[in-house]
Amino acid sequence: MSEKRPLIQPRTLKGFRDYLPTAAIPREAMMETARRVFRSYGFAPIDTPALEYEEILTGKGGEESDKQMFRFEDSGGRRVAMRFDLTVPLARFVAQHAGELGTPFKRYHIGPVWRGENTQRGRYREFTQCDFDTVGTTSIASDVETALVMHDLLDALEVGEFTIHLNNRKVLSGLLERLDLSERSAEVLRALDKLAKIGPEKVAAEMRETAGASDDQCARVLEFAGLEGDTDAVLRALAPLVAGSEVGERGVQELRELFAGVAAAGVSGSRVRLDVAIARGLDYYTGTVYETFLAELPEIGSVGSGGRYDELASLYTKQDLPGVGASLGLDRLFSALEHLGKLETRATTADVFLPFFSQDRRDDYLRLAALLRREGVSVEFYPEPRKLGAQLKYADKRGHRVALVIGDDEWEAGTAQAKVLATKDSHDVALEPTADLARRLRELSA
RNA sequence: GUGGAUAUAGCUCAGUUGGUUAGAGCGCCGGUUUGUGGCACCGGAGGUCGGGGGUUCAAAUCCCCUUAUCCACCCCA
Repeated sequence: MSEKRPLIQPRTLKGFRDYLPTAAIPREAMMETARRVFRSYGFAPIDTPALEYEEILTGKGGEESDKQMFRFEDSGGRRVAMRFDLTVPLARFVAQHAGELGTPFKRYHIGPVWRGENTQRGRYREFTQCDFDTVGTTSIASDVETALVMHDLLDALEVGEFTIHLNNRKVLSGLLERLDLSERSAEVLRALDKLAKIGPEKVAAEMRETAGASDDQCARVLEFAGLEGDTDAVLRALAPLVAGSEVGERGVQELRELFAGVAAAGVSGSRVRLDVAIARGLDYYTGTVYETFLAELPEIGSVGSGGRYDELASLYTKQDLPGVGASLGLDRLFSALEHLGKLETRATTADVFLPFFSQDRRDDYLRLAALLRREGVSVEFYPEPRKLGAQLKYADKRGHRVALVIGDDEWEAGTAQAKVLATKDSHDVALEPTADLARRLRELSA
């Protein structure tokens, strides 16, 4: 025991974090909210392994994601990789289980993903995504629902004002087709994605450099990207720019239907915006694309995004499995809310605190706590008979709502003092019947 | 991955041109009649100055390496 050995320095890997109760409690609450919203649309939960065969994951999201993927050989000599997102594993999943699932298939999946990139606020190497997707239909109704879910989610999470930016890859394709830039679409879109951040001149410069675009082509792309204002007006302005391109015209039509559907479902026009400049980095999107920004902290980046990918599962199956979905970046959103002071931090999960006061009554306390839990009240019983003041201080620090103070006198009388910690108000309550006591405690905890 | 900044008690920070046992505030623990918390007073614990190496009689202070965090680029949730 007294032998001295060198201590190992406790530390965590770059981009990986511990969650203390004050962070883990609100984080779990966010996940519960997300589950509730997903389920309200009929999405069902699934889970998949963190580790996949390397060939399943690589080459799906473009060069950049391959570079950032954690890859290695397992002890059985298999080339493996940790999932980079939840969408590619979904594609594998539906290709593998299509027969048992049936379509359309709606699933949600909450879990960690790993990306070996450099860290910053809201950018980690291990972070949790809340994904929801609809597979097996090309109906625009599912594109609409995807926007609605994202909307309901952020609304339920009480993040303040936000805007869901919508666009359609087909419109971009149509434009590039008209401009003879289809061959370099990836480069053009990557440059275009930065418009809001670096401005038109630099975007043009990058397009000239990486995509070999001419001045005229740059001007046309920027004119297109500069379209702003009322959704209907932008859609009208868009039409002539893609006229003659079959994909482009279809893209504009899809956008029309998308906005009509979202409006029909009652979403405020201020929360959705047609933003023709968003292109999304991931290579697999083929239709609608989504990006969500917080009004109070846009610089942290998109807190939720996604899109339609009609070809993704085709890498694993000959079956036609188009899909559309999006992902809420839980940790980035969490980081934003923390930064904005919008997180409620409590270090306890129990509403009611039961001080251990009368030393000889331990079993009575234990029995009462058990009865209350059976009535659905969360109760923490302090394990040591310390001074009442110290116990109340503990309860106050942790954030319990109500302290149920019972000393010798109360045990004799069959009553207790229910003390609301926040206001210091005491209420006399009867210990029996337990159901009534539980109801009273619930009222006081609210 | 590239460039820059930072790294001292649980937290926020001080530590003068390298020099005796490294400080403060807050927090934490205990006490001020073992029946009532956020105030006050008293006392206490807690740091090999991110880690490793080097220069020096002497380093938290200078040099090198390393790890992490933040910022920009890149990319994205």
